[in-house]
Amino acid sequence: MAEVRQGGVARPSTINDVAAAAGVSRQTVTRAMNNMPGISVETKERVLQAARELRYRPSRFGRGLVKQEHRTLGLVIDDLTNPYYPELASAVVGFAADNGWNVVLADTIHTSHPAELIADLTHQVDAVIGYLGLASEQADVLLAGMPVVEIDVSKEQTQRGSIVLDFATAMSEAVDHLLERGVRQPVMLDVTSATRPSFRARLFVSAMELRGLSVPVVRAEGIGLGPAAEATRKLLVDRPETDAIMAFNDITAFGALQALRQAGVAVPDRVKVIGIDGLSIGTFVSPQLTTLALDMTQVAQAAVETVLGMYAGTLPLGGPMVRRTVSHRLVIRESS
Amino acid sequence: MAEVRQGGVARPSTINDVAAAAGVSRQTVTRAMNNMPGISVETKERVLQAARELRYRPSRFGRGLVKQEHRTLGLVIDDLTNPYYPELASAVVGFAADNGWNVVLADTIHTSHPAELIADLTHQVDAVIGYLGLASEQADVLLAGMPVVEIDVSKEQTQRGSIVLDFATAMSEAVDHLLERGVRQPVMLDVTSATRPSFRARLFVSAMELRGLSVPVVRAEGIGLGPAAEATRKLLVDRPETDAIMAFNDITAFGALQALRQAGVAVPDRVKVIGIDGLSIGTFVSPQLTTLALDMTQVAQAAVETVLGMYAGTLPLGGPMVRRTVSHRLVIRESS
DNA sequence: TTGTAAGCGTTATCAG
DNA sequence: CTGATAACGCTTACAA
Repeated sequence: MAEVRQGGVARPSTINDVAAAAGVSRQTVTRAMNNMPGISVETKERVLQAARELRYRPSRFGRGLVKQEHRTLGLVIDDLTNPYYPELASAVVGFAADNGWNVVLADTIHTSHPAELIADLTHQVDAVIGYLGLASEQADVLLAGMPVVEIDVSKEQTQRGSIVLDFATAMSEAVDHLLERGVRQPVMLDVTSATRPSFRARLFVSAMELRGLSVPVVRAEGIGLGPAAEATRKLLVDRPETDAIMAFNDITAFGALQALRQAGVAVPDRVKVIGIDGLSIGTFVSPQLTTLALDMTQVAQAAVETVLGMYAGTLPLGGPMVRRTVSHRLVIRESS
Repeated sequence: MAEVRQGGVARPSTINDVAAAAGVSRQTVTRAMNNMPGISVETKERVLQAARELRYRPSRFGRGLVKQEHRTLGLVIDDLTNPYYPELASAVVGFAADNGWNVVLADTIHTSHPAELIADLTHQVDAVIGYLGLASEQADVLLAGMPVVEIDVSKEQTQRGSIVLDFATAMSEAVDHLLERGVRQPVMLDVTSATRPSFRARLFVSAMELRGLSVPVVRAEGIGLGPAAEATRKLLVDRPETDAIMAFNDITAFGALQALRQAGVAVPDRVKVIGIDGLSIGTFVSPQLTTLALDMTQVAQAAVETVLGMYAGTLPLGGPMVRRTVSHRLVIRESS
């Protein structure tokens, strides 16, 4: 008998079923299951035997109700398949574990209704960290009252905690770096599907303009490596004089690198390439990628600290106290 | 007032606190919190106001006890930072979500006591999938009675479910492929720290021997890209006649590719390189990596299906019924 | 060594 | 529209 049947419907067996089957009290079952003292060897064996036969597993809800210790954190990301997120997730899981928290991972790529996913998640966890993105606004109600830290918010965020990503300084350094190396014809390789250049593109363009250089913005037809490579090939034809490419992110930069290599264009000698994100796989490619790196450890630590403080009540649920900024920094490797 | 204080110690507020504060019954609080009908607008507002002030959040344990629907899956991996695991995790999260399960992610890299981590996890989840590794044996007791599917088990596994990874066929294809392309002096670039070659190394060597070629096995001093590159540099000195490298995995292969490029050795013209795993970032490098690819989707699907079957009781907790095999396949790209 | 009673926080049912 | 009561599965405290 694998489980208790009642009216033809299977139902997971409970402590009562085991107690009845073994002919003991519930308390004795608890003692047997949890290796507690004050139970005879024979009774224990009999109980465990019954538990096995009934496929009994203590309900974590019953247990959690009486022992208040287990806390779990929800982590919302776009897509684990994008190398950017695992680096964040890894760090978050690490810091959470340090504090005795578990992490449940939800990605929005696998659902057509991100808001629903978030709604569901709020019922399973005690606090949330993540890239809420577009679902953010719809989720306001759901998230109300729960400790939430949102990462990479462009707009001002007062309803909840936030980690603001700032690459202005690093971008400025990158521009200086390129100029020092003699770059005269830089191009921004953007990726956004919107009609208007992305924030980081505008940042690069204006930093260059400040130094007297005007920067054309070319745009990959879609996200990912393939479109970036394609756009780069086109760029080599349209603007053969290009001597530097600032990419939307590291993935885009990998695409550029690939296209340049296939075209036989030397990097960094003839064209310099810089990415944004600081993915560790930037050291896997040749030449290794120069990049505006984000320290994921720092992001994760700030996010976890903040959200746990909010949970503990030492920090408010919103406002300036729960806003932290993490800055990118220029990591010069081989491609520039 | 942020939460209820009693004897100087903060305690999260409960439905009773809110009911008392709002001067209503618990049931009315439930109705307000869950947008249920049968409550006047004024009462509802008063209750929600009290809830906000008390920072009240319904306990998921209390709720889980009464609504039986929420199931969560534990996923145990080594290290999210290793690109192999996110691809698996992503697929697992996807299939789990399809079935209405949440996934809590635990990595063993962040703890010195993997067995403890697994023990803890068993109390939080309803079923487990993962690379249990060395902790596997110690965890036998803890995992007893719980649906568990272990991935990549070399030894026969009868106590629980398992996904066996088989690369014999693909390895054979890879060997044929190399020979067709004229390879005469292949080398196995192994990585294991043990004194004895890894299983995959022995597989490659014996497949080559079957075709009449003897294969030296060189070993990187440690795991990761750096040691692999270092070993490859040494290899180029010690055995300059080498015309193919079969790497322990894709990461190792990236290291080889990097060293070869720095040494000015043409790939695939002078040396061919093949990895194992089929990481999608294999398409990021130039030349793109030929590899013995594992279909993570297939692995994840088999694992999730099996473990959910075990949970539902339609599959046994161990034995041949819950053993599945997934085969690698040769993906020829540019490096061979 | 074992059992009884109470309570954890929530929701469903039914009565008012 | 609101409230009392019972129940979910488990553990702790105490009694036998």
